Amino acid sequence: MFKIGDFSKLSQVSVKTLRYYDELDLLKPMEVDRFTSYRYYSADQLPRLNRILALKDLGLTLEEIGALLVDGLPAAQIRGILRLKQVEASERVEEERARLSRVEARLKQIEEEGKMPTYEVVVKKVPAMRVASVRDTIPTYSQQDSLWGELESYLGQNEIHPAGPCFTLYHDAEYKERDVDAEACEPVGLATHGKGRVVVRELPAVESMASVVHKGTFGTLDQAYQAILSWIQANGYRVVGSDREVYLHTSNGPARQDDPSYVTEVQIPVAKV
Amino acid sequence: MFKIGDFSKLSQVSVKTLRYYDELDLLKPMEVDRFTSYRYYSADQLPRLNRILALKDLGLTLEEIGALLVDGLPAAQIRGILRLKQVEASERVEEERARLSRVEARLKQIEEEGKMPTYEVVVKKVPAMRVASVRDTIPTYSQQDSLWGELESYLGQNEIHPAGPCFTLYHDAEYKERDVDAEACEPVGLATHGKGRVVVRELPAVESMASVVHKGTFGTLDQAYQAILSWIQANGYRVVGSDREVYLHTSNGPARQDDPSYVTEVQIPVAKV
DNA sequence: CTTGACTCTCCTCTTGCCGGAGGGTGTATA
DNA sequence: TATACACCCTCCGGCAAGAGGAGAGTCAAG
Repeated sequence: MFKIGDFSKLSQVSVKTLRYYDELDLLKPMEVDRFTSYRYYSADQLPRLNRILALKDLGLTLEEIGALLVDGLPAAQIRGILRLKQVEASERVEEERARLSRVEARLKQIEEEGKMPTYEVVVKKVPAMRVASVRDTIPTYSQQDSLWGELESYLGQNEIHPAGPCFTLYHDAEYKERDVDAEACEPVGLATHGKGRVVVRELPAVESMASVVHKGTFGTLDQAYQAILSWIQANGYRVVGSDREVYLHTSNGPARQDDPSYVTEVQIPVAKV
Repeated sequence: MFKIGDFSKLSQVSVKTLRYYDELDLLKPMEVDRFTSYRYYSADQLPRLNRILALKDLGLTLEEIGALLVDGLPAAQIRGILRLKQVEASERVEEERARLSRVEARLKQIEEEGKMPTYEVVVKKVPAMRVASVRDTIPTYSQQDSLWGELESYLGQNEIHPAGPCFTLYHDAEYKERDVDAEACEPVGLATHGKGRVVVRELPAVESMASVVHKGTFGTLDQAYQAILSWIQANGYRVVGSDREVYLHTSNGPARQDDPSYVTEVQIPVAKV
C-alpha cells in the first residue's frame, strides 16, 4: 500500500491528477482511511492507471475512458470508439498541417513586404439568401448605374425593404475590362415576383467564401482583388464561382460616387486545391 | 452603423464572440449607447475583426492577438511571434501524427487479438536516483539471491532504509539465458560509501522509459517482456539502455518466491526511431 | 515532543467562448 | 395605440483536465 505521494512517484502522475481521477471514479484508491481520508493505493492498481494514461494518449477524453474501462466491454465497441478517434486524429493532423502552412505563408509575406499585409483574407460561410436582381452585360464594370436604377425603382414601387447589404455578382469567369456580365442584387425577405428585367431568385449558400474588406474609393478596389487572389493561390485554394462586391458603406443602394470612407467587401467562392 | 446582430451576420462571427472581444478590448464597438448599452459597429471595423480571425487561425491566443494589434508594432516583433507559432504548429503536427499512429497501432493490435491488450505500455520519465547495488554475472536470471543477500546485509548493518522500490538492472545488450550481467539495486537517500562488492552510485535520469506492469508470478514475466518489446517496435522506438525489473509487491527486498499477487514493473529506456 | 514532510478538503484560475435567466428596446402590425 | 416579436443588455454557470494555493490535520523520525 502506497500513500498518494509514493504512488504518484511510482506512476509519474501528479497527486492532483490522482485525486481528480478518484473524484471521477476513474481510479479509486484501494483503501481510504475512514478517519483521516488518506488515500492508499496498491501496486496492482498501476495497470489500470497505465491504461488510463495510454488511452488518454490516444486522444480519448476522461469520460470516454471511464466508459471503456468497465470490464467485459465487447471488443467491437472498443474498436468503434478507436476508429472514431482515428478519424478525429487524422482530421486534427490535417488541420494542424493547414495551420502550419498558413503561418508559413504569412511569414513569407511579411518577409517580402516588410510589414503586416494591408488586407486580411478570411474564409467563411455565406448563407443562402433570396435576392431581387437585374443582370446584364455592361460596357465597363463601373457603369452599373442603369442596373441599380431599375432595381431600386422596382423595390420602391413594391415597397420592399432590403434585407441586407446589396452587392454586385460578376459572372465572368475571367477578368474583363469591357462587356462585363454583372448582376445587381438586393437581398429581400419575402418571396415576391420580379417584374420586367427584375427577377427574384434564391442564391444558394456558399460553404467557403474567401472575403476581404476594402476601405476607400472604388478606384483602389483592384488592390483588394489582387490581395485576395494572391492569397487564394498562396493558400492552396482555387476559385469556384462568381465573385461578389458587397457594398457595406451604408444601408441601401450601391455606391455611385468616389468616397474614401466607402467600405466594400470582395467575396470569392473557393475550394481547397 | 450596425447593431451587433447585423454585424454578426456580416462577419459570420457570433454575437457572443463579439461581446467577448469587446470585453477583452480586442474590438470595441464604434459606439455604445449610453442609456441602453446597445453596441453599434461600423463597417470599417470589419478589417480589424478579420485580422483577429486570421491571426486566431494561425494559432495565436486572443491575448497575443491583442498585443499584435496595437498600431505601429515593428515588423520584427511580429515576425518573432509568428516564428514562435511556426515552431509550435510544427510541433503540434508532429504530435498529432504520433497520436494518429498510436491509435492505428492499437487498432491493429485489437483486430489481431480480438480484445484489448493485456499489457499497457506507457512512456514516462524516471528521475535520477542514488542506489546501493551489487553487480555480478549470475548463472540464470532467477538466481539473484546472492546479490540481494549481500545488499541487504549491507543495508542492515549500516541501518539504511530504502528510499523506494528495489529493482534489478540487466546490463546485457541482448537476451541471455545464462551468465546474465545483473545488478541488484536499492535506492538510498543519503550519500554513503559502499563496502565490499556493494557500491553506492548515482543513476542518471531516463527521459523516455517504456514501462509495463506485470501482476503474477515471475514465471509469466516473459509475457510482459514480449508485450513491451513488441510495443516498442510497433510504435517506432528503439531500446537505448539497460532494462530494469522493479519489484513493487512489497516494501523491501526482492521477490524470491512465486506469489501470484506479486507486482513487477519492467522498464526499458527507449528513444524515437 | 517537536519538526518537517505529507495529506486532506475547498476554492479559484486557466481558454474561448456557449447557453440561459431575467429584464429592457425597437419596430411593425392589428 | 396596444401588442407581439425580435433584438439587445448584463450576469451567472459551464466545458476539459487539471494547477496552484489556503488552512488545517497527520505521520514518522530524531
